[in-house]
Amino acid sequence: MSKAEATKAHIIEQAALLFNQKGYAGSSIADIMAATGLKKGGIYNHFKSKDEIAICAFDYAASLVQQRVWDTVKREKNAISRLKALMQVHLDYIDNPPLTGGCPIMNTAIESDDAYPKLRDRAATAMDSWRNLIIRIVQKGIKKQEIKADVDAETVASFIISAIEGAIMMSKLYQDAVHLQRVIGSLNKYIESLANKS
Amino acid sequence: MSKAEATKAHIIEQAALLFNQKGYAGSSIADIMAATGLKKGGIYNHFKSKDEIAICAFDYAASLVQQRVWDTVKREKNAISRLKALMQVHLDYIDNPPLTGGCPIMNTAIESDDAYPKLRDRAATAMDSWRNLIIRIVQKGIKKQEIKADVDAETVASFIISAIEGAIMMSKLYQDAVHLQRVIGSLNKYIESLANKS
DNA sequence: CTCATTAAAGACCGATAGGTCTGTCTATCT
DNA sequence: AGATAGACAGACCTATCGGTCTTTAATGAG
Repeated sequence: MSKAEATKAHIIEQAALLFNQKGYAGSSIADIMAATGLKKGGIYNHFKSKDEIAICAFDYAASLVQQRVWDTVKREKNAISRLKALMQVHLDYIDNPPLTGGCPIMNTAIESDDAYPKLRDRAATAMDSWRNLIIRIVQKGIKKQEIKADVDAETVASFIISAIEGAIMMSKLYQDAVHLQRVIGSLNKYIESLANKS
Repeated sequence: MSKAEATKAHIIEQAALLFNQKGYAGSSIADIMAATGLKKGGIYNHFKSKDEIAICAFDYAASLVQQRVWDTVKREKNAISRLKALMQVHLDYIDNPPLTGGCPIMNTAIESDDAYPKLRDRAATAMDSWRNLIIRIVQKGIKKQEIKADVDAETVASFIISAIEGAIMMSKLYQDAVHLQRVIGSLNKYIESLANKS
């Protein structure tokens, strides 16, 4: 990696952290300068606008989260185990988050949905890949008769993601992991209820 | 209501809408001027800072939501019916939201949690009153033997709120009500599973 | 209707926003 | 090692930020 590539990566990492904590509108170029130790010229040498930084930073943040989810899930082979592993990943976020400031997909979705269409599209794409991961796990589980045949994969995906994201929001709001723990507990029971008992 | 009171209320209503769609950091005093038709002097005659406007606007937005929830829930007497009525209220949000831009409690929680402690405290208080509503419904339901004795009211509250808030986020992100509908459907089954079958 | 009160306008302020550009120094390639 | 492409600093730009203050217009009590 050349010096330039390293610098650009450094800017993206710091900007991702900043945006994830203070939001896109709430973070200024001056903030990014302070976080990276670079001056304006150094930053604008790699990006042509704040928007471009935001998009790169979001893509990086989303990839961090996805990578960790993927790595954990693929270790399990059974559909139920995979879904439960997905729960465990999110419990681990409390002590060892891939990025401080909560889930970047949710944070970006909330901030962008009415005001920044480009960012919203990125967030929707990231959300799609998460949804598709769950949908594929469930569909495969149905085929292999690990999961009941009448289970709707799309519904499972919407439900699990909604509950986890909402729980992260609550635990961050109260600065208390108990909400996330309760929700993960409830979701584990829900996941068990999907299993084929034959 | 005097002219001054009416003007202040008007500012709060418009600011609440603005903040709920573009966020606190994303909305400027100039935006509020445009939305209200007032000039700077007219606005700062009623508030001493943007922060004060934000807090008043949030309290107003939260009261709008709470009022509607309360009005619907109190019509039902049985605990299970009350929880299901709570689901119905949120389905109605799609066609007839009390405030455009999603749930103000979640929006404010996400934006404020790492950066604006005053707003975060307000959001936490509003969340408390929502949580307590559900907790009281469940506890009363247990006493009246409508709900199983081993159900944990706190867990039910965290789970229902998380799922609904997450679902609102997803439906806004995709601009598709189906995610909220699926989650409400799943939550209705969950609520039924809490019922005492005796 | 009068007059004190106060609501609102709008000019004004320093600070900061995002962004540009030129100069210089440094990393990289031959 | 030397030449050159480009990484970075930092001065500079205009627009806008949140906020103040003086002036003017409207309000509402007596």
